[in-house]
Amino acid sequence: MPDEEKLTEDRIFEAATDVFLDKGMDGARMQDIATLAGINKALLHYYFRTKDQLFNAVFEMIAKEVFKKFAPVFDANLTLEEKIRFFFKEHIGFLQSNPRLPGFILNEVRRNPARIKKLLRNVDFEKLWATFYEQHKKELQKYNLSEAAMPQVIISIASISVFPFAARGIIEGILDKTGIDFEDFIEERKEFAAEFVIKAIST
Amino acid sequence: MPDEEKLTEDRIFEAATDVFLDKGMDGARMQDIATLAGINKALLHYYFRTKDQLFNAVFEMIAKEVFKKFAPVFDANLTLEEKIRFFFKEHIGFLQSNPRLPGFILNEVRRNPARIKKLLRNVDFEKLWATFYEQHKKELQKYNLSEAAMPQVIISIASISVFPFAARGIIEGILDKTGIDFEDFIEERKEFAAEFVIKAIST
DNA sequence: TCTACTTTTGACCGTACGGTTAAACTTATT
DNA sequence: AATAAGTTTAACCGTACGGTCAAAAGTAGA
Repeated sequence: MPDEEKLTEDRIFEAATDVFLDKGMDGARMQDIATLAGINKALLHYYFRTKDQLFNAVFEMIAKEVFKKFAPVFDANLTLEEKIRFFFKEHIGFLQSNPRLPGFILNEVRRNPARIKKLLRNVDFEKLWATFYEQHKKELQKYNLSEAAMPQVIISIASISVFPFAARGIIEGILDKTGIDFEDFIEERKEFAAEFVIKAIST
Repeated sequence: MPDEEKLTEDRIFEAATDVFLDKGMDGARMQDIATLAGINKALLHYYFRTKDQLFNAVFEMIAKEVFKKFAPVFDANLTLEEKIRFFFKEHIGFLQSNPRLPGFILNEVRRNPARIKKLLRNVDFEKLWATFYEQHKKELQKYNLSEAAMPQVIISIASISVFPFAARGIIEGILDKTGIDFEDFIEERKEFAAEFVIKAIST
């Protein structure tokens, strides 16, 4: 019966995603995943033989979803400034809906750096940066930004977007003491970050 | 014999720091710490009754060390630009020597957000930002930066400095594919980050 | 209804881990 | 040398956890 089979497996997958996002691979318990999926631990092992196997499936799905969100940076129909504004609005918005992703990914990559290599294998970053550079050559040259500076620029952009979520506990703690709500801070950041970066690169 | 007592406890503390930095609280094994310290597991429990107790001691020490490194931002004798350049050189330099700190801290705060509250309790951030704002009032006003924008600015600065280390696995993977060495990238970043931020705030 | 197959379960296994205990060893004091 | 105190060890305990197994329950075709 392919129908219920699909259902059970999906329920497991969703439960696993939830638990892994919260506790990480080390902290997650197979029993917790089974309970959350409303099934038995043995059945969990029936669908995904080992914890590693289950974790890998979940991690791969999540990582792909995350990296996909960087794609707009390499879309063509916007000026550099428009693109930066669009990116921060979209990307920070995505992280607002999935605030646990950065911490999860960062920690699991740290736990097993080999894992990320597999995911990056098929991506040609050199070409990606070249594409980005070509798209905005005129603007970038006007601002004295060489192709060699692209990694620093792109990683700075990623930092500004992702870090507040990765360091949420700390930042929330600090903002609290200044009477600022984290959600408000993040909402405000969409625009702040865009203007910050635009000014930074357009000297 | 207070001399050897001190020695053993110190050896334990160093071993624990090392193992916790690598594996985190969840992944660390008391046996590994004992072995690395060249002692017996029972002796480990003799000095630090529980794993939690040992971890807390290590975490507190590390967290203090990290936050201390943000102090120069609130020192007075430099112009805003000088301060930014000095900060990135010092802070990224510090992380070069302690590359495992960001990932460790971020993950442990995520695992137990309550922990950070205790550390932040005694810090008056509102005053800190006010101080910073007062020190550079003229420059900041000239650039149309209000006191309310300070959190966004400071957190952006922290992001740019810390994130590459927190996401080292991913970034290393990406840079590798472009033929860039992580160490070189970081060295270059000290200056890039400073100029980037200076341009960003001085419209 | 019988049979063959997949799905689900409860009970169980081995082990890794945090922690304890009681005894041995070391050191300092008298 | 005797005693008391702190230090170190080997052996052990309880349990939580990942994983297995054999049998039960459900399903579908002949």
